[in-house]
Amino acid sequence: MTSVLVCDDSPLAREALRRAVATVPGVERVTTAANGEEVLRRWGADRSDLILMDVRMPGLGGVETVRRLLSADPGARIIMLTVSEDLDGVALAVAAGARGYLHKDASRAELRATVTQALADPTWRLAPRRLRSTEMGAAPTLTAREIQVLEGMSHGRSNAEIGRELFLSEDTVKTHARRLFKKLGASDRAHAVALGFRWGLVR
Amino acid sequence: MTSVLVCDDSPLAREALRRAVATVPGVERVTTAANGEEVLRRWGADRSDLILMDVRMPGLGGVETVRRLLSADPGARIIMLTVSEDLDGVALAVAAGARGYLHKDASRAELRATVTQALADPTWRLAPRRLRSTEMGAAPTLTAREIQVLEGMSHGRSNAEIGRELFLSEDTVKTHARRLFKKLGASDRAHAVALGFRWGLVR
DNA sequence: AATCCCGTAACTCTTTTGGGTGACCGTCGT
DNA sequence: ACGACGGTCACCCAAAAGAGTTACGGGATT
Repeated sequence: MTSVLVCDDSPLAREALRRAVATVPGVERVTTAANGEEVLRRWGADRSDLILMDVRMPGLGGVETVRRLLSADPGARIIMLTVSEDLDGVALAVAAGARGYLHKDASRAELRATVTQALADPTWRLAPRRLRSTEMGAAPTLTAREIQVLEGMSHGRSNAEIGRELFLSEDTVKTHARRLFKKLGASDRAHAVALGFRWGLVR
Repeated sequence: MTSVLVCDDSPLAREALRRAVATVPGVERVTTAANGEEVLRRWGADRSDLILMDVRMPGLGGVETVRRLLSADPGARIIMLTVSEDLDGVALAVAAGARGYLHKDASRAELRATVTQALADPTWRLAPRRLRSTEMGAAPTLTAREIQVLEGMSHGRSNAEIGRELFLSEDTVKTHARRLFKKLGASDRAHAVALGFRWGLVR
C-alpha cells in the first residue's frame, strides 16, 4: 500500500497537490494535512511512504517539522515544496534531512516524475529544479511587487495610496494590479484578495 | 499559577481574546492555540485551569475537541465561544461537558466576569447570556445577508451579479455592502474580504 | 406603545477601478 | 545578440463602486 502525505496550509494548494499526486502510477492513497502539527500527530498511527510538505506554514514551520519527523523516524522520506524563493528555508530543510525540494512552479509532469522516482528509490535525492507554472494547479507565482500591491489591497488601500506607499505612480500600481489579477484569475481586487488568502500568498 | 488557554482559529479573534483574558485579576498566564489538535497536544504537557474555545474551527471541531479533552481529563473546565448563532454546536458542546458558552458579542466586562467566576468556582456552570458587541474586540456580527454578500465579493462577483444570485436589486446589495463595511471597519470590498478571512467569517 | 435592527429599494454624485494599448529600460538566460 | 520578463509610466474609456440620504414594512425587544 503506497501512500503519500501532502501537507500545505493553503486549502487550494493542498487540493491541487492531492489531485496531482493521486495520478502517479502506484500511489494508492493520498492523505493531507494542513500543518506540521497534524503531520506529526498523524505520523504516529499512519506512516506514509513519502511526504510532500510546504516549507512555509503557520505554527510549526516546515523545517522544524522535518527535524522532529526525522528524529522520530530517520527513514522518513520528505520532499519540501516552496512557493516563493525562500531558499533559506529549503536549504535548512535539506540540511535537516529532507530529500530535496520542488518549486511550486513545477509542472504536473515534473511533480509526478519526482514522486515516482522518490518512491522507487529509497536513497534518492532530488537535484534542484524548477519549471513552468500553473500546469500543476499550484499557486501562481506573483512577483515581489505584485505581492506588495496585493497586500496593500488587503489593507484597504486604493491604488493611489499603494502608489504613495511604494513610491510608484498610480498607473504603475494599476499595471501590477492588472498583471496579478491575470495570474490569479481574479475578476477584481476583492476576488484577488480572497484568492491570495486561499493560496496562502497573504495573511 | 492560574493559567487560561484560549483557542480560536482566527488570529484576530485569538489575540483579542488573549488580551481580554489577560486583564482578569488572578490570571497569570494566557496561552493560545489555533485549533483543536493543538489544544489536545498541548494538554498533555501543560494543563490550564480554564479553556476558552471557539465552537467552529477547521479540522477537529470544537465539540469533538471537548469530547476528547474530557475523556482524557474529566476535570477540564471549558467554555465555548460562538460567533454566530450556531446554537446546535453550543448545545452539543455543553451536552458533551463544556461548562457553558459565551457569545462573542459579549462585552469585555462580561467575558472577564465569566472567566473570574469560572476560575473561582470549579463547579460553576454558565447561564446562557449575550450582550452588546465590538467592545471585546471580537469579530463583528454580520447578518446572514451580509455574509452572503461578503461571500459573493470573495468570489469576485459584482454587486449586480450578487443581486441576481440572491434575487435582490443591485441597490439592496449595495446597502448590505455599505453596512458590512461599517461593521468590519473596511474601506472597500477588498479590505472587507481580507477582514472576513482574518476574522474567520469566510473561507 | 415606542424603539431598534434588518431587509428591501431607489436616487444622486464623485471617486475608483479595470481593460486596452503602447512604450522604455534593465536583467537574465539562451 | 536576441528575446522574454519585470518594473516603470502614460493615456483613454466604460463600468463599477462607494458615500450620502431617504423610505417602508416587519420582527424583536423593551
